Formats: sequence, C-alpha cells, structure tokens
Amino acid sequence: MNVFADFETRIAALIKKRIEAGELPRDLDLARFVVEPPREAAHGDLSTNAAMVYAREAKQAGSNPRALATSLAADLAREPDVEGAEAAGPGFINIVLKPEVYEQLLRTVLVRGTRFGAGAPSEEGPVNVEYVSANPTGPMHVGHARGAVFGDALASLLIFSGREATREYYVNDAGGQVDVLARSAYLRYRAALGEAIGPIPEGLYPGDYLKPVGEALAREYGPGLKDRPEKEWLPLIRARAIEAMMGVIRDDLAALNITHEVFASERALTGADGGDDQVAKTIEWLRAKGLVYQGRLPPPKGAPADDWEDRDQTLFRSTGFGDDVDRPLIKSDGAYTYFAGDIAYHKTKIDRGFRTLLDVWGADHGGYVKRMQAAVAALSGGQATLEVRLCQLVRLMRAGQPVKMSKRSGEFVTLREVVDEVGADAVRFMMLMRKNDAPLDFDLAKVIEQSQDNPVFYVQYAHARARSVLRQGKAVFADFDLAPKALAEADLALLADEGERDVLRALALYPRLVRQAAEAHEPHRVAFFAHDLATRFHAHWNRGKDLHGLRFVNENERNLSYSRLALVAGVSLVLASALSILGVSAPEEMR
RNA sequence: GCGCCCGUAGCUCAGCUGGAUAGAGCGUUGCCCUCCGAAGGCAGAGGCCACAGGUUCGAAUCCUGUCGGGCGCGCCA
Repeated sequence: MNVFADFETRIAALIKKRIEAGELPRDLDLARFVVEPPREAAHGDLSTNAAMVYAREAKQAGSNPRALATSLAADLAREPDVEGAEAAGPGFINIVLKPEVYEQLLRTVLVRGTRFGAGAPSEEGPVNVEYVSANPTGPMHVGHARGAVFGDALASLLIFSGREATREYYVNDAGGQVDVLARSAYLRYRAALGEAIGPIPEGLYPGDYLKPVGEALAREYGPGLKDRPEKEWLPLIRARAIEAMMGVIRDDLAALNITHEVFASERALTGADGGDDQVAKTIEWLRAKGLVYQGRLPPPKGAPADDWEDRDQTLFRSTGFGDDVDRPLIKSDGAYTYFAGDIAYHKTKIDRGFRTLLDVWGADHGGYVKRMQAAVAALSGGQATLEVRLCQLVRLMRAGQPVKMSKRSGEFVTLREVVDEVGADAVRFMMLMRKNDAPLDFDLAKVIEQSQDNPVFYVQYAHARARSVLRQGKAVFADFDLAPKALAEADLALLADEGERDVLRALALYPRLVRQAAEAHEPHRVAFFAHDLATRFHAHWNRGKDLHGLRFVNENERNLSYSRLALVAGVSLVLASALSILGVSAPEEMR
C-alpha cells in the first residue's frame, strides 16, 4: 500500500480525461509529475506538482497552471478517501486525506508485518551484486568494511523491493600477490619447524596472521618441504595459504553479518591449476568479433614514464565502447592482466543469465570503470549493463592524524578489531549513514569513545522502547492479544491525536522510500528513514510524560490503549524491517 | 595534461531525481525524570547551499566555466 503511487495513478487518470476532452495536448508525458509528502505539515498529507509541470502545455491549450490545479483539485476533493484538496502557491495541489486512510494503512502494516513496504516480485530479472572482493592475502582492514556493508545492504534492499539478487565475491587469487603470500607463509612454516628466521624480509607480508598457517603446514607436511626448490613447494603452500586467508575473510565478514552466495575464483578462470582456461576462451571469443588486436599504446600523459617501453601487445578494443584508450589483456611475461581475468569473470555472470550487474568497488579503482563497462557491453552485445558504485576510501584517523595502512608493512587496523570494539551494528550503521560516494573519516579513537552517540543506538532504542511499551501493555491488560494480526482489529479511529497522526504519516512513507532507495541503489536512505521514524516515535512517547492522557497505556482506557498499542506495534514492525535491510539487529531491550 | 567523484551550519553529513520559509546528528545555551526505559524530549543560537554565468513558471538540485579537495592515468591487483 503506497498512497503516493496510488495517487499518482489516479491523477494520471484525471489528466488523461482532460487530454481526451481536448483541454490538454495529446503528447504529455504522464510520468513527469510527482506526488510527495509536503515539507510543511500545513500543506496536508500529499502534494503534487502535476499542474505545474504541464504549465507550458496548458498555456498553449489556453489554460494556465493555476486554473489546471484548481480544476484537478476539485476532482480530487470528490474522491471518497480525500478530506479536501486545494490549489496552493504557484500551482501545487495539496491533498488532505481522511483519517480512514491512515487507519487502513496501519492495518496493512500489522497484517503484513515486516513485509510491509516490500515490493511485488519484479520482472526486471535478477541482479548480480559483487562486493568486497578483497585480496586473499590477509585479514580485512577497516577500509574494506564500507564496501562490504554497502554491497550487503544494497542487495538486501533490492531483494526487499522485489528484485532477485545474488551476492558475489570475486577472489583475486591469481596474481603475483598470492605468490608473495605463499613465500611469506613458507617462512612461517620454517619458523614453525624451529628455524630462526629473523626479521621478515622486505617484500613479504610480515603479519602475525600467517603464523597459524605456517604451523598448520608444519603439522601437515613435517619438514618435507623444507629443502625443496620453490617450484615444488610454492603451489602447495599457495593453495593452503589462500584457503586459510579466505577462511579468515569469511569469518571477518560473518562478524559483520555478511555472507556471499557465490565466491568466484580468478585462478580457476585462468585454468592455472588445471581445468578450462576460460580467460583464453573469452579472449578468443572477443577476437572472433574483431575486438582484440595486436598493437601499441601511446605513453600516458602527465605521469612520469621513465621505464616506458614501446611494444606490441594484445589489446581489447574498449574505445569502441566508450573507453578512452584500448586496454592490454596480456602482460609481457605472457600472463593475463587482471583486466583479462575480470572480463572472463563478467562473462560468466552474463552467461549465467544476469543482465543487471552491480559492482561495488573502492574509489581507487575509479579509473577502471569505463573499461569494465566497455567489456560488459562487448560481451553482451549491449544487452547487459554494468553499474559500478564506488565507495570512497575510508580515511582511518588516529587522534586526528591519518593512519597509513599497508599490508606490506603489517601496519593496519583490522576490521575485526573495530567490530570487536564497537560491535557490528555500530560499524554497519555508521557506514550506511552516508552516501557511498562521500568520503568518510573514521577516527578509531573517536568511534570507540563516541559509540554511545552512534545513531544506531537511537534507532535501536526506539525499537526497544516500542517493545517495552507493548510489554507494559500486557502487564496492565493481561488479556490483551498483542499479536499484530489481532491488533489490526483494534478500533484505529481512536488514534486522533496529532502526535499519533505524525507517527502514522511517517509509517506511510516507508513503501515509497523503499522503492526509491532501491531504484537509486542508495541504502543510506533507509538508514535516514529509520532515524526519522525513531525521532517521531521518541517525540510522541515524551508527550505522554507531560500529558498522561497521551500515554500509550492507560488503565482506565481499555479500548484506547489497545488502539495505541496497535500503533506502537506498527512502529516496531517498520523499524525492525528497516533495520533488517541494513543488517542491523532490532533488540527487545537495550543494555 | 586528461578522466571520474566531491564542495550545504563550528564539525560529520542528509536534501525524496527541478518545487513552497534549506534539514539532521555532534558541539554549544537554557529547560524536562513522584513518568509505559533520560541511550529520550522541548526550545535557542548557528547558512551568500564554493564562485560566475545559463536553461524555466521555479535551481542546493540540470548545463557551461572558474577556484578548491579526493581518486586514478600500459606489463599492480
């Protein structure tokens, strides 16, 4: 039940009638106007700009926006659920709804429960959401958390809005970095066998997290790998180390309440460990279409290029699809570029039937967007679209100073440390309270210190408070059936107070909000909505402190109390629903 | 030099795809606990929406330019 969408349909019908009557030209775009909640409560429940967006056309047809607004308002005022409608300002139409509309709305909330606001199954086909995709060379650091939380909430939001969505993680386990990982693990293996390895040499990962890997290797192989050439032990240790690191990463993600359905391995695509070389197949596929050629690239401008060497290479014709320059697929040592693997990976998404691809990357990969979109266009013949949401890097601060993070130096703050300190809910909500493309300063000390001020607690508190009121209601009226479906039978016409109406209006916004946030791929809007609903609920709760007659539970007002508990239950359900999209818990009580 | 992103309150950020008098949190000032949870509420101070043009009934929002900041710019992933 989305009153805004409902009225959009009805107003479109009214305009169509005027077109048929010759009062407006035929070619109007009926999707151009909107019905929205007015900013000023004095402007009623709904407001539309319909008369104004057609101002020019109305003028040509001998009318004017104000007259059109007046005429539309007159028709709208006759609708059975409309209390009144009038033209206002430069041509807005403000609509006041009858109280029954909100009573019906609350009934719908109670009947549908946490499914209220969920979209009908979409016919647009499944969405593939790829996010995190951190290299399997160590634990996740806080910088990864943003994309992880964003992608996860976005997938939840899409699913709630009616789309089908798959959560995917692309494991970059094919490059030189995993060889470095293997060598680093090998060193730990020797240490585990009792060898004195001294300081970790430059160029290897020094983190302690590799110690358990080395110990496990020592248990598994004994000293057997110790004096063999690298060629022999590297593949074995690499496989074990990658496996171990992915285990660590999965645990880190689980601590943040994130799970992926699909983990796609880059290494598997290259056929490096046996199996099909899908990267080669993809390159051949593109070559057959004339999109791959041998050629030379101009040196990059501006950037220093002292080691520039002009040479022939295998290039993908990405300029044919909007990219600035063609891109190499094969390195000078014969190995595939990262791009080549990624093309093959995205081809598997298309081959699996996805036409809507959504990747969540860090902002440092921004320069990579165009070529990947070009690849997807080429691979799908323009049938699939790739949208990339860039998450600005999180600048980790400590006491106001930026902290340099690097796996090579071993100096980074792990995601786990932060989650253990402030909790998954606080981390998630903090990341989701801002747009993905706005930068984010993350001062560790401050986050820990101010976690009490985290808005997540404010929202959770509203939910806990609502649940507490329901418990209180049960304590006073032991015979009350507080199941939402039972509460839906309450006499909701008793909810006539302005504060109650205010809360009801907030609930009415939810379905529209979900739809818009899902279309815009902006889960942060859900976080802001939850905060706003919490504000209105807290405000109304406090009115009952001064005016006891406004309290939800009144011993002497049995029916009224029951109706008000229905409202409280509605608030708790919608808050729980919004929090669940964000992957944040909705507690029964705060501690 | 080029490409993408961002300039809104002291700070961190929203602003519903172009609407009416620009919003929230933190911070700050002053109030509200014999009360269903004060992790809450109410009220105040605080803005040339970076700047200059343009588009139109109407611009923080769209276009162009300037300034300022971030990220990136064959064989790293």
